Amino acid sequence: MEQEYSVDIYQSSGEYLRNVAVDNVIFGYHEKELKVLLQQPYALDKWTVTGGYIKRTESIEEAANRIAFSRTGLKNLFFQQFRSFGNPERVRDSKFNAKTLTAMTGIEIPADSWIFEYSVSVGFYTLTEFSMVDLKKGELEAQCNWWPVSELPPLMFDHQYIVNEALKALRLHISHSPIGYELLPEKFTLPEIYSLYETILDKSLDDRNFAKRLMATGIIIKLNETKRIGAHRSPYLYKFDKDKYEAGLKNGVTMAF
Amino acid sequence: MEQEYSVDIYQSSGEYLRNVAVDNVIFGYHEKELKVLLQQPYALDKWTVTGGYIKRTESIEEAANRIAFSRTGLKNLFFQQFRSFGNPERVRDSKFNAKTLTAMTGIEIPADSWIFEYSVSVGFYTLTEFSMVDLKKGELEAQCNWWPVSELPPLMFDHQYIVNEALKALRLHISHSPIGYELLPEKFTLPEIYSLYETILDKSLDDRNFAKRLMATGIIIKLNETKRIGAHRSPYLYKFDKDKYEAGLKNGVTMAF
DNA sequence: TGAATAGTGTCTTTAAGACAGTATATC
DNA sequence: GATATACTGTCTTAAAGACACTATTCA
Repeated sequence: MEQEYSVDIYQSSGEYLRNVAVDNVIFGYHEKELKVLLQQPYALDKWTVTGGYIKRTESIEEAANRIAFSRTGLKNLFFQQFRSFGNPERVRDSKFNAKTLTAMTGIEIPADSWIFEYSVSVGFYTLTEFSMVDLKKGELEAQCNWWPVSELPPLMFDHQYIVNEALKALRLHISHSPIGYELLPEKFTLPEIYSLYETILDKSLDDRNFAKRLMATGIIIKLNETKRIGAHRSPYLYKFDKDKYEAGLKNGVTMAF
Repeated sequence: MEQEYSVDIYQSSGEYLRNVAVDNVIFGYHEKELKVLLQQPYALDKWTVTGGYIKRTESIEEAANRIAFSRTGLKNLFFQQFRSFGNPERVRDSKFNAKTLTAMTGIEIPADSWIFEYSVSVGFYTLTEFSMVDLKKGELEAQCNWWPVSELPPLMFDHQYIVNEALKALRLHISHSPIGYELLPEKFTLPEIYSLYETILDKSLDDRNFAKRLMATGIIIKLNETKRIGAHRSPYLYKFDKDKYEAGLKNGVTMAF
């Protein structure tokens, strides 16, 4: 589980690297909805993306995974570094100061704590199926919730910009790389994966061309089973061809939209 | 000019952010050659890419520019963030320790200086015309030179990997974005820009298809002048259409190779 | 048999890729 | 006119995009 930050991070050295952090934009997909996991720290009315400091013993990728695990309880999620953010203005907020934080949290935070210094943030995004997630909030957070990407609450610092950049990167990414392994059940239907792509890209696609191109990549295999969906024709089930999927992750795949 | 690091960086706080740095892979092009600017710090037989710490008052982009300027004397070069690097192993090297450095540089460096801690590095690459550059080495460097990308000397830490990643990003980039404004004279010939692309991509292209596609983007304009090149047919001169070039930078351009 | 969803094929348009002969400058 | 380089056009192939009808399930 997550280490407790409260003692360590307010000291000038310790377990964590200073002036650098990871922000992991955790996207959750479920039934045609794309959401982002956001937290609301105590004492702040604004929300933040899921971030944290980096231990001196871990890589930035390990930090991003640890941070995602601490909220979702899930490991081996699909994640991707997209870009880093750093400028002296990025952590400015009227309520982000020692006095307010100390009053609200009850933890004694010195005014010259390095957490008020400017940090460079390395941005990652992570994808998960949000109905599988049992959310856990951090020790300094009042709330932790999924928000539809199109209706985000007011975000702290430059976090709205970070979410926008993560979304751009995700949308660019799915045209060059397979996606969905962590987001769909082991056996899924064409309409299900089709909806996943439409939802992430936030635009409607031609179902015939979509199926044609997806099959052309070879990453999915049609099974000899169908799924009952009520008073309608039963769709066939498919599964990912894990080898071709992995190869696609490595070498890229063409699915331009 | 470059601030002197020597006093500041060995102290526990000061002008620079801790545990985070910028590495700027500076590529130089000239007459069908692509080179990388590398430095050799005193006391180390290995070479490094051009990097440095980030001031508390500047953005990471400003730091990358300042660092490029300090070596090349040039501003407004084309530069691009590509990815960040961070793991506890990345700054391990047998000669990178206080004792060796103090002995070689004459500057007293405490063994517990934070520069020996692991830093996250934000990677940028920059493009320039290397014949225009009057190289200036940093205060802690024995040498500073251009190296052909295909024949690099032994590099420090993970810098070989960083150069490889920068090259990959650059090559990917030039298929989606115009390039060359900072690398070619104001008026250039088709064979010149053709060579630039061949050199950066390190593969031969079809000259007919190349010209066709480049003209189709609209970013260059044919002039009514030719260039004398000796006992051969005189090639026409072209210039960039700055508006279309800028638009291409913003919205992307298709020049798949 | 009606309502809802699944599934599939063809034609057109556009871009990529392969390929070779003519034009011009100088000696 | 010999040599070296510049310049350009057509055909083939592959991918993208537009588009509409038939099939299945079950109430």
